[in-house]
Amino acid sequence: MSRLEQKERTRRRLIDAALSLSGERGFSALSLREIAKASGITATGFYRHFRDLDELGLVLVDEVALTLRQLIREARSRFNAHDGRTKASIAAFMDYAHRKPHLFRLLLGERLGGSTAFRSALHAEIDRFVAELSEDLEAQARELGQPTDDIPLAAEAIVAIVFTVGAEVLELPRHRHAGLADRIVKEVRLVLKGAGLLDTPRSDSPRQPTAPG
Amino acid sequence: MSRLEQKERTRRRLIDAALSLSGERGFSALSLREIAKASGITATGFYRHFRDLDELGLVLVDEVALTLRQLIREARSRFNAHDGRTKASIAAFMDYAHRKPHLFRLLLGERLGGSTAFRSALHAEIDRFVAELSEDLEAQARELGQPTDDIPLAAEAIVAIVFTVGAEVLELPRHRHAGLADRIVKEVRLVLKGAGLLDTPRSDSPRQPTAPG
DNA sequence: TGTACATCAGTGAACGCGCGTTCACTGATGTAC
DNA sequence: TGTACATCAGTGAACGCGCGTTCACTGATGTAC
Repeated sequence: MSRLEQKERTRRRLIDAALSLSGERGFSALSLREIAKASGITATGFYRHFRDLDELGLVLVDEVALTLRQLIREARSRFNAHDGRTKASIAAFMDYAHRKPHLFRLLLGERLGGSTAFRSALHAEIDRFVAELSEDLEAQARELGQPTDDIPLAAEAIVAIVFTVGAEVLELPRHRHAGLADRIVKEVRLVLKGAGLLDTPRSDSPRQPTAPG
Repeated sequence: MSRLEQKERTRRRLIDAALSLSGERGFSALSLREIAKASGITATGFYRHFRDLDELGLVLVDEVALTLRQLIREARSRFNAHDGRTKASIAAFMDYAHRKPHLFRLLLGERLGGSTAFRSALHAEIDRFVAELSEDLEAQARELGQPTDDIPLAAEAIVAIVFTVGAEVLELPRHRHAGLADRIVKEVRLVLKGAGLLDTPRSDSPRQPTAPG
């Protein structure tokens, strides 16, 4: 293995160790030595990869941002599937939360708990998420002749619900994930219905109030 | 001042210092010495009041719980006022968040970030909050002949919205609080409307879709 | 009211520990010829 | 291909510091007579 490959491996181990450890007490409670040890190198070796813990923190935020964007893209690509768009999007979210639990724990946990820099970086990502959801809902609404007035509010409310209630997926055993997803879907539909974005003559897919879509 | 009064004063200072300091980096990142110093006593004096930091933490959770219950009671007592019930309840929430910012920062920040014990204690309080909101909505719905099927879901969604979006009050300058409250009220009404709990023939107070109530 | 003793909130020194950071180093990988 | 030198990821000792916790203590408040 080349020296560059080896270095990249170690860097990856540092990032993963920080993510994993931050799940229990939050990133701000971690120590450099602790992360280095968990990665199998000495504390001094850490400095070959990052200037300090803050720099590692920024990399973690970038990873969260990247994952969120992948999530949005995937949710969008499922819009035209035969399944309902809401159900498909929530399923995409749950998949990601389940596949990358450490990243989601960081996102959800440090949203208010971490340092100011951390917090504002995560907030910016969530705002971006809300904006993209707004765009999608608006495009869909125009197409279907639905009212668009409440869409920004609806998007904000939906993201609040999905992130807050969805956070429970991290603490629940696997066999209860489906039930949780179902609850989130129903709650999101309450918002969509309240904003007049559901149950219009033309619909993107066959759907009853709660069951199939 | 009696010895008991003096001791109580110091205890109070320790609690308030912990609350205040936990706002920046979260409670789990605080040190005993730091809290003692901010309270004007030596580190060893801390032990006259609490066995360790965890015991202080439990007291903080109790304070959060107490404040939440006061908040619920106040929101309930405003239900019959001439103002709309939603607007009144959100106003109560914003008042409390503004009056006890440190407690709300703790509640919102440690919901996912803190230790397991901390987290589950806060979760229990929020669940209680959801349950009481459900009861209130159900009583109201029965009285007005509204459907009650979606009430548990609506209550969970509403609390998610109020706590998530409401958390912004802690970062916003005072003159923007009213605008934020307005946004939350509108978002909550989307949920209520979606659940059929708004705009029925008989209403508890005069109200149009968004403006006055 | 005055005196003698008890209580106990808060003190300050001391401990061993993990922390972040520095430094000179080692030895495997990479490169030039 | 073989040799001689350069690079640099990771090491290990050392530093000063703040940590949680212990201990014997002090001196103001409280109590008994």
